[in-house]
Amino acid sequence: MVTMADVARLAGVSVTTVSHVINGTRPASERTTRAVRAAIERTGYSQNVLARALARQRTQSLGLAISGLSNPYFSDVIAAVEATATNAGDTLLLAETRDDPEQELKAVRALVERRVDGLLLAPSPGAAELALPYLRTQEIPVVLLDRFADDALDQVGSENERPTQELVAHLVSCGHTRIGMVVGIAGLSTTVERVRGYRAGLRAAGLPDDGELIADGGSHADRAREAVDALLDLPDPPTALVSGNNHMTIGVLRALKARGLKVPGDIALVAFDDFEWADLFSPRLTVIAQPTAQLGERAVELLLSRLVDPSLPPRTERLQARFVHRDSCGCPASAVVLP
Amino acid sequence: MVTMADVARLAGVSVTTVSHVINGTRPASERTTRAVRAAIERTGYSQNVLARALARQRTQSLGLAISGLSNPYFSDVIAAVEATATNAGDTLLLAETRDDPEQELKAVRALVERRVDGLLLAPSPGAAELALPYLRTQEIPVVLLDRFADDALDQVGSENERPTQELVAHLVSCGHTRIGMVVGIAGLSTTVERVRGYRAGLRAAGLPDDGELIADGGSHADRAREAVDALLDLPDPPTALVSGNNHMTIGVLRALKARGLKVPGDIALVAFDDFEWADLFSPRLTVIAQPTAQLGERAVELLLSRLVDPSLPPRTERLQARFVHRDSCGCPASAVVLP
DNA sequence: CTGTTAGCGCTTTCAG
DNA sequence: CTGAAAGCGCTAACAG
Repeated sequence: MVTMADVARLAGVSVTTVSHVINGTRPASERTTRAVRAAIERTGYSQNVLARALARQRTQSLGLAISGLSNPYFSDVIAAVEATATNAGDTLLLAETRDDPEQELKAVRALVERRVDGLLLAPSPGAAELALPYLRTQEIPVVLLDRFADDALDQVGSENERPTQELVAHLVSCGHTRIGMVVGIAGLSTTVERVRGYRAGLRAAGLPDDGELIADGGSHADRAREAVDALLDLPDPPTALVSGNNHMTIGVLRALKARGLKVPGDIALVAFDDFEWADLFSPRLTVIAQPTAQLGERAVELLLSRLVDPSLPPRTERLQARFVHRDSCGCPASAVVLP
Repeated sequence: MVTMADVARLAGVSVTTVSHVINGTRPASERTTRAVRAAIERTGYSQNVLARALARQRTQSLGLAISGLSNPYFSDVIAAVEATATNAGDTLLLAETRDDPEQELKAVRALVERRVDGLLLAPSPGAAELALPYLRTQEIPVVLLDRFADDALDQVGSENERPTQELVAHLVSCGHTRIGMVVGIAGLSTTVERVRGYRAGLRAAGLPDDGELIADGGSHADRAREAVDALLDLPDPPTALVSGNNHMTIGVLRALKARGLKVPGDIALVAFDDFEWADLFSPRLTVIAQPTAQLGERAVELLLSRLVDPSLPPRTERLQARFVHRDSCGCPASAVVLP
């Protein structure tokens, strides 16, 4: 590998000068500048950002610890985070948490060890036990993403309770009284809030809210499938289902398909999370669409602002989710489209 | 930030010893080991891998430059790459190319500057002009992924020509004689090979192979949509369509929907790339499914083996793709399922 | 406008 | 079984 010293030698200047012309940190004569650039060109010199970071005490990089390279919802968030970070001149380092506390700790640790200037984290259910305590021992700016887990930190997520309640209200307005819900990983704030919205929806409609029709889908397609099976095996099964997120929606559909149940003909379905292609295939899903891009963007903004001023008070932000009315709820075509 | 020196002081040993017990690079007495561990615990010490990498001349990290945090096909590949790398004790650094030569150069450069030990690249159409020449000036092991672009490098991708021909043959066997194709980014090896397969399919069926029914979808949903519009506006439009990849399939469907055309009733459709949910919604797409996980895994394996032995001759590997027969081709239920 | 020099935090001979 | 010391490649006073 060619180093700055090589370039300096070839350009007939000091490494200091080379460093300064590369970084534009101090004026240099036209002549030297040209000589340095030429030397860089000729040698194919490529700056070692590790050495640079070591000397500078900052890496110009941000870390994102999240579950779900496989989750289209998070893919959108990640893309937005990446774009916003790049735009601010920072590199994004990605680490997979698999929504598992141990793995999450590893991911977060890897990022800290790489000395990212700041960290974005979509906390797993067990974050309060491992990752978060660890982060408290490291003086590094952190913002929580998607899920809320610590009021002492900056957090961004979308509205969960009200939209879920809206979903239920919609099913009720279509005449349903037995409404089941497949819920995500226990302990996640998103799960908790969506369940709360579901129950509020039932109560608002004067329906029993005894949790009988709640099944744990663990935020996972396969588990959601089993959850639906359990629900449908009930003596008095639900006639409508609310799916807690996109992964589980797939599982729910698999379960229904296996039983030969048509949506919405035999059973109604509404879900949290939209799909890019939701309009194109049938059943066309009625969903709550989260502001994914906005979420990623906002999270980075919060982080960057804290990097500038670490003394800022912790901020918690909620972003609006959107009700998208399609066919899977089984409403007559003329059904109300909620705001 | 607490450093090794802090830990050493607190443990009453030298930094050398601390380094060795952390890395297990040389035996230490039970007593010292314990003291060091305790000191680490108490200080919340977190190793600075940048400094470590600088001293060691290797980062224990692999870089992946690819387009498409938004592409589910690549998401799978990325997940597999990540898993395989992690498994081998390496961290994965991700960079987005957007399939744009300039951006790709930046991505690759960023990775090299971070001194990744090896690099995986899904080359953009213009890679031969920018990224690849740049990489040749840097002595770093590279393996190409998904697309082929340089025989002098290791490359892994899936079979494209034969499967596409198979897709066409299938449509022919369903009785179609006007078969159009929406093709991906010009210049990509995958595009070239799939077009070749399409043409071979036509010729094998004794159909005209004048390229009249080929439309450029640029590997992008919106452009694919326009491409389909152009095709359908032809005096003698196709009765069946082949979509060159998953993004474009979405665009194709949008175009058909806008015209009120049903698949497969009004027009048949087959595509390259499977979708996780393809079985659950209608139309159920007949597709070629690529071995995504295998592809990512194999690419990392090639890279790791080259890291161990840089003198290995360049290898090019093709992975088998799978024909998945569903409904969108419009065959009678009893249709042949190709092997 | 440019160069000397002392680190940044870690690894690794070499010596004990 | 342990430590001193010389770098790894870069930045940033400080001095000129």
